[in-house]
Amino acid sequence: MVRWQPGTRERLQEAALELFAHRGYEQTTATEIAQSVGLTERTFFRHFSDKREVLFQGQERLVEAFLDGVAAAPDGATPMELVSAALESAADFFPGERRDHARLRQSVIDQNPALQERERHKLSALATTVGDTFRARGVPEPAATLAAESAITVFGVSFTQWIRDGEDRSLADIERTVLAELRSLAAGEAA
Amino acid sequence: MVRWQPGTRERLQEAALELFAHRGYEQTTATEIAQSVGLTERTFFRHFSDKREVLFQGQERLVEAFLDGVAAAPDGATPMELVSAALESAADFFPGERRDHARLRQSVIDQNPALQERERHKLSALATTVGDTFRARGVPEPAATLAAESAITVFGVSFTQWIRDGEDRSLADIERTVLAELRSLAAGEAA
DNA sequence: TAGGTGATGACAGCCGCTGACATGAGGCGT
DNA sequence: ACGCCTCATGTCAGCGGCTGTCATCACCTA
Repeated sequence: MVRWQPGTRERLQEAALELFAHRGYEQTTATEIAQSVGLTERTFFRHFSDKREVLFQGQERLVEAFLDGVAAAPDGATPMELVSAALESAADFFPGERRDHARLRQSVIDQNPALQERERHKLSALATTVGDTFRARGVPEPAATLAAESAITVFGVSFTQWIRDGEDRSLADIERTVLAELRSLAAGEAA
Repeated sequence: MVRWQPGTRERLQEAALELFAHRGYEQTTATEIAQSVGLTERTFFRHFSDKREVLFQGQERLVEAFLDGVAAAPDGATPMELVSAALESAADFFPGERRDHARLRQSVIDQNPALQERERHKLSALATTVGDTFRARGVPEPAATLAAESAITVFGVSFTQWIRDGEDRSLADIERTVLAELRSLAAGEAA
């Protein structure tokens, strides 16, 4: 008999998503999530800094995908080329198999303002990090911040479209379309 | 003798800002804020849906400024012209006299992640609302959302610059500069 | 003068979250 | 084989955010 099972964090995350989806975020207590996998509330809060984090922890790899994309871009790339490279790399993070899981997760987030706040915060932190790498590559302000925020905006819009009912294009395809739209918008073209 | 003083909400907001700035957000309890103006915690939470809101309530007029700007734009304006009109109108909301107050308030927000989350959420809601009016004026998706998010991004970057130490340009001036930068970025110009 | 209105107070209680300390299985050195 | 150390977990007490419920009582209105 082992004293504790491995993968505690992941089991808690799975259980939490299921309970949130089934019963609602606010109607589910941290104690219930913990007990559903045989643990106590105290252990839950040792793994996650707060109740919302159980849905968000583990996105470091997405951040890395963005940064890797930027790092892979050739020297002398324009800011927009860096944005494009980051988006392409980020898209790899969401293959078709993840679409259903992403839909479920997003439906939970969309139903609770507190979770939406956290999501925005994470995206915002991502934009800040991407902006840092742009600056590290010599992009001056305010271009670096604008480019990074634009990258995240395009990502967000594209992701929302990617999980829409009936959508079957890849995230990368959608991103290219949305980015092109942003370009023509900024160029002042009429709607 | 009046039973209650008028302006309860405003007194609570002033007291809260002062306490937060002086002692820190987390170190200040809702009870303390309420008591500092002669009220109880219960009354505090009748005026504000949660502790953070005491710093954010009353921004409806900023939202209106954005929307009024859009409404004032001529028929047939391009999305970028709508963005420009919204930004110009929003800038009126922050005359030079408000700069110091904005600085104090922002310094409090910048020191607490929970407050940053709320701020992002408000900006995000603003982007959504602006996007709605763009759509109502016939801008299709995803251009409407992209334009609205870009407007908020430019506003955010400009506002941050506006309250920087030593900055003395008007918010409207800064916004024009930042918006121009975004245009040339999207046009693919090198940094 | 009676009754209605509406902001506030009082109180109990849930839940998120934390610090402090105890427990016990597995690994490791001797 | 023995004892020690590590470290994820459990237990417990407690604070603060937030809510529902009911009472209070100045002011207004008929």
